[in-house]
Amino acid sequence: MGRRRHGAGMGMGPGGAPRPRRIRRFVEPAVLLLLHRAPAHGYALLEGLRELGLEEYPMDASAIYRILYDLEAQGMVVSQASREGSAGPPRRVYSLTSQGDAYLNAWVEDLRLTDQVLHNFFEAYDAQDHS
Amino acid sequence: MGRRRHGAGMGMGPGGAPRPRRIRRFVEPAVLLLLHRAPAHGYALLEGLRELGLEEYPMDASAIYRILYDLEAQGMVVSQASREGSAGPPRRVYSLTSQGDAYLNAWVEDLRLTDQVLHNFFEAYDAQDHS
DNA sequence: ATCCTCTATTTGCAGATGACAAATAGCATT
DNA sequence: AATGCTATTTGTCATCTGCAAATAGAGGAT
Repeated sequence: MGRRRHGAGMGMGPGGAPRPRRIRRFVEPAVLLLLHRAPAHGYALLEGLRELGLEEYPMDASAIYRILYDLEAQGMVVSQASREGSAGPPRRVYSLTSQGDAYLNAWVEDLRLTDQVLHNFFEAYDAQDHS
Repeated sequence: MGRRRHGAGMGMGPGGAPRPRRIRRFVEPAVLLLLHRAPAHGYALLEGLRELGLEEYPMDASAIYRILYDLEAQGMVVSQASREGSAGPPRRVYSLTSQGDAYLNAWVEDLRLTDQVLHNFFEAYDAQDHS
């Protein structure tokens, strides 16, 4: 039987160089954390994420709005339309529910495990010779 | 215009509890690291990953074999069939190429950045009150 | 008034990824 | 020949991601 596969595989950088990458769904906990501080609308969160140290992270407005939408569907946040001092379409201001707060905590626990796994990896890597 | 979305969103745990998760494509660098140590076949890598501290990581044999296949297509590894002392179908033993070695290094650099982002996040989280 | 620009949000889509299930394959026992 | 173990391969589906573009409202310029 031949050896075939189903997708193209690994992401490619501009020059065709393979480009390794990142934590999954990381914007979600980041958004939760920002909302834990204070209610905010999507665009503000987009900026807040940069300040959180995610400048290097690939950031897409649509990702944030979709995450917000999903979080609301899950009851993690609630939103209300707002007409305050905005230029542009009506904003929607989101705030964290207590469920969302618990979810943030769960995320943090999970991320600490992830961090541990990462460090195991670094340790193993550093123990190797790279002459 | 209505507010709709394209997928269902966030992964769910068994009990329906939202389940946050992990680093993307992390098995790839782990496999590269193992191959940096010594050539191996898929099944052996599967076990090697556990020892690397990925027990908690969701691990699926198919993921590994597909990653191996992709890596080979990219020239990161080369393989040869082997008939040695195996019970079961013919094994394929993979070894790292110099390109693959460079790729591993790129992965590590990227993961260190990821680690940094993670720590920024923890810091911000811990600075918050969770009374 | 019309056009442009800036702020914001929403939508569409294609390719990538991950989780799970099951098929396949060969050897050794029973 | 049936069962069990080691190993590899394939299929499928539900998401997830990145990118592009459509939509929307307010203010300012021509």
